Amino acid sequence: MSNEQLSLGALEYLRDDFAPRRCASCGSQFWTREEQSTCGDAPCAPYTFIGAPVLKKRQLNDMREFYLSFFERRGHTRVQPYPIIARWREDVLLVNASIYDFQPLVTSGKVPPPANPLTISQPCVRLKDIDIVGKSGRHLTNFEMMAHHAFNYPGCQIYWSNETVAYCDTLLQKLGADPSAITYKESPWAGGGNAGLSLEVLVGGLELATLVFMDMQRSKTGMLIKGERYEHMETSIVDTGYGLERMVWAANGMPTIYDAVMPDIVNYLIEGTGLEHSLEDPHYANILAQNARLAGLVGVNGSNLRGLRKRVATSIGIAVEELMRIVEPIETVYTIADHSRCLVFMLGDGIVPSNVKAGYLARLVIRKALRSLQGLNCDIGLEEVIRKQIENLSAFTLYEAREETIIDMIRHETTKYSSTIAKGKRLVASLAQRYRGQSFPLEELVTLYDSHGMPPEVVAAVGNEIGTNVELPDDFYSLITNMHERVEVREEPSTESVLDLPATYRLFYDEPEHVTFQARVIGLSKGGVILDRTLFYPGGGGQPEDTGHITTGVGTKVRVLAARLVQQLVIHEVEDVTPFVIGESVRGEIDIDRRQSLARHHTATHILLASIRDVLGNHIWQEGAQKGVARSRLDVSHYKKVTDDERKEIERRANRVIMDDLPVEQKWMDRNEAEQAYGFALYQGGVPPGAVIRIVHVGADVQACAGTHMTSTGKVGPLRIVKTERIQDGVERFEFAAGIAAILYDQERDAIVSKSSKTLRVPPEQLPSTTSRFFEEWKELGKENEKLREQKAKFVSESPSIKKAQDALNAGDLNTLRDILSSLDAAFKRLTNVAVTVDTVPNMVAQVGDVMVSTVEQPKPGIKVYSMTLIDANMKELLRTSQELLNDNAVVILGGVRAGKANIVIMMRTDVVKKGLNAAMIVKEVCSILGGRGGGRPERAQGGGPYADKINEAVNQAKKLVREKLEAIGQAG
RNA sequence: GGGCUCGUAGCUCAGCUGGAAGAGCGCUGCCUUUGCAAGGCAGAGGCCCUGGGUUCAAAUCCCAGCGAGUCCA
Repeated sequence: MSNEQLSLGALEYLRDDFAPRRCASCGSQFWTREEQSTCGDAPCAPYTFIGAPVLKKRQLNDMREFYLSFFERRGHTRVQPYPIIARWREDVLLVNASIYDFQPLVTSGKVPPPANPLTISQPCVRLKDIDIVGKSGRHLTNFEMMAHHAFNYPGCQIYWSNETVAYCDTLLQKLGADPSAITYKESPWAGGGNAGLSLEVLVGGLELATLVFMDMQRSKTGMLIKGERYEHMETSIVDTGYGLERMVWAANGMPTIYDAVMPDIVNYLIEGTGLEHSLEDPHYANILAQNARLAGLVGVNGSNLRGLRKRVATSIGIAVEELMRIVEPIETVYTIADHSRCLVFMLGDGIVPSNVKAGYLARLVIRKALRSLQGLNCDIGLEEVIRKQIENLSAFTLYEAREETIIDMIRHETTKYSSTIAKGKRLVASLAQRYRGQSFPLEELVTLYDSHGMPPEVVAAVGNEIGTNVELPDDFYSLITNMHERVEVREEPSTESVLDLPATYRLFYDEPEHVTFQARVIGLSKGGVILDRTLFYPGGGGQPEDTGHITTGVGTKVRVLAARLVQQLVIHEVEDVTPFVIGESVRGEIDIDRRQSLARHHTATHILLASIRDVLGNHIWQEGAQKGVARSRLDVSHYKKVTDDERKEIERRANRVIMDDLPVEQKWMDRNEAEQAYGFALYQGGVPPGAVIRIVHVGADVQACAGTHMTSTGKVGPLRIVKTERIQDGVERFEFAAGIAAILYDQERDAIVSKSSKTLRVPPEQLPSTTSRFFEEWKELGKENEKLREQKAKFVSESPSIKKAQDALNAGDLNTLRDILSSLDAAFKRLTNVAVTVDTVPNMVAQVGDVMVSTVEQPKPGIKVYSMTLIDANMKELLRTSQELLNDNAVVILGGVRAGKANIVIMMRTDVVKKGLNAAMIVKEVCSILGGRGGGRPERAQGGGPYADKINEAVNQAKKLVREKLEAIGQAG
């Protein structure tokens, strides 16, 4: 690129007093009044202002006021700062610079700036360098960017580079800067799709401001700047950024920016930790001062930090460890001072800690702050530091008003974090047990961090306590980053060819209660009809589009399936486009029930949001909303789970607003006026483009909203919150129904209740007690059943009657068997409630109640094989019974029939298994008879299949296999 | 928006490549002791998150849902 071309404007001013020079160290071009060999920026030049302020002494509030009024006096309008959470942007989460306030709508020219030119002091959060905050002496996660902006459009030039540099020079001199110490360093700038030349403004080795002249936009061709191509654009924007904190620092000459900006907090923490005694030691003081001076040279990553430590240690003449021991506690103090201030801005502006998006960033900062505090070993809580910060940030009255919510969120997060760490420690402990004597695998370290939020440093500490050596690789975090790397799939925005037609006039705003309208067909597209005016709402703001029909001039009625807004045109998607003729007059009619229901839900959404804010607090922000005909939902930011009581209270309040039947006012307003009057709370549903926006008042709620509404709250009808759920940490979803939909919901509920109470034969009000009684009884019965089956197992295995019957059966003495069975224990018969039969005796089986008596054989001395089939026995019962029987027998084969399926269990004594028998093998084989499969261990196996009637066959087969196997062993032995 | 982890007794968690639900702490009762700390014995306490599926058989495998946690953008 050509810097010369870009810098022409700036040169005119600079040419008078200044001369262009080239840095002997980095080679960049810069301008100064007097000869200077380096560009004056880190790392080419050291700080010279520490201990020797280069600006007149001023504190934060003074400095801000001086700046803003300086520009006010020069024709700029003062604009209030924007919230730190960039809700008006899709592409970023936090405000990083003052220009973010005006991107993309103002910078692209779609919306006029709130004033032109303007001046602002915009709080910003940048977390990119968070790891070096506190250590570098100059990095902050949050700062105020003071700025003046001028937006130059074709035909409306405000000012450009000459004036900007002149302002800067004057301002700095008025602040007390030595003119010869001011350096302007040229540097190409690019960001957010735009680019231009920038001048970095340096005094005393410190960059105090950047003046950006943004006049290019990204393009396919054009000049290459920082790897992207840009071309000139019609608008050109003066984008300046003056670091308030840095200017205060330069004006005070303290060792670090933290000392300059937050002396009270730093002192408070130092006193709380007892560090002040060390600071009084001249040896300490010297080391700290040296460290601070050299710290200015540090870059922004960890490896530079280690290098710096070494360098500082060498130059002071002490060991690195010694340096760290002295420097680290104070650095931790700085870190806490910085993070706590950052949190006031984040939480105060409505960020709710969460596991996603900006909320996650807030949580990240909270956790880093908590960890730092812990490292300090003092009993100051984060809450107290935050309270102190709020007190200090008196210029921001909003935060004071929200103090209790901020503190509550901090408290909540503190509890959460300590339980995460506690849980993680237990995990580490059990892992350390597992890897005792071995090295702790890196893989586990990664999982602990990634899935359980355990910082590896904490893992190492816990591991070492237990006696497991945990090694941290130096590049742990970059390892994690690499793991998370993935291919971004970018969606190409679908471009619809837009017809060159005048904007559709939107009747639905003027006539929210009308159903039919007359219009003229002005255009046709594939499947779509375009009218000059329409009642069809094209969807938007979470409200679905209208449906209905259009009747053509000759009387053909065509169904409208949907309506869409493309640019300023409403396209009616119709079932058939052929009957339409351009120019003809048609009659449209919307489906009024659908529209009414949607509008009702839309108005209800506003009412509900206001009620939620009333009950839960001012931090509530709409995170999303979707209206429907039967149900709608509203997602809001909230850091706790909504309780039942809160939900009920919200519902009552909303219905009270409805019953008050307040008018719903809808009007178009100048965007900047509306913002002035109502603030950013307007943009709950997103930020609409355009200089004029639609403002909807529903009771106390005011929002920018493009949807259709009822004309008064009373028309919403009953509102029911159907359910609340937490869709993310920090985001609560309210599902609700309004009007007829609410009635239908109630009726559905009633139906569920009455059906249940009919089944249980109790009045609805007794349902809770009855169901819990039933549940208890059901549990009791389950336990009782279990106990009885256990007893039955014992009974079956020990019953003398069964034993006698078995003996008779084995002896083939059918008469005796019949006698035994017929005279069998009356008790047994009662228990089983089944007549005793001997009909199956020819098959060597007798059924006694639900026990089928089978045989006991002794194919080998000392090896008794018991087999039996039980009716209505589950697997557990079979296992239990055979376990009992195994006391007297070497092999037990039990069949069972239950629920139309057959089961088989085989158990063997270990000595039999040692002989080579395997229960699992036999089970596997015989289960094919049952049409199933089975398996298990050699001593105990089970299986089954669907052919219940083949159970005896399977048992007999098992018996046969056991016998054969035993015989085979006998021959071998 | 994406990735990962976890839902088992009141609590903290085991439960492997599917095959009879476990431990520690806590709770109840008894024993030991002058008492306490503690110990011994016995016991209660489980919709193994829910719903499907696979299987002879699911806490275990697969799918969906609900709930919790965590890392990244």
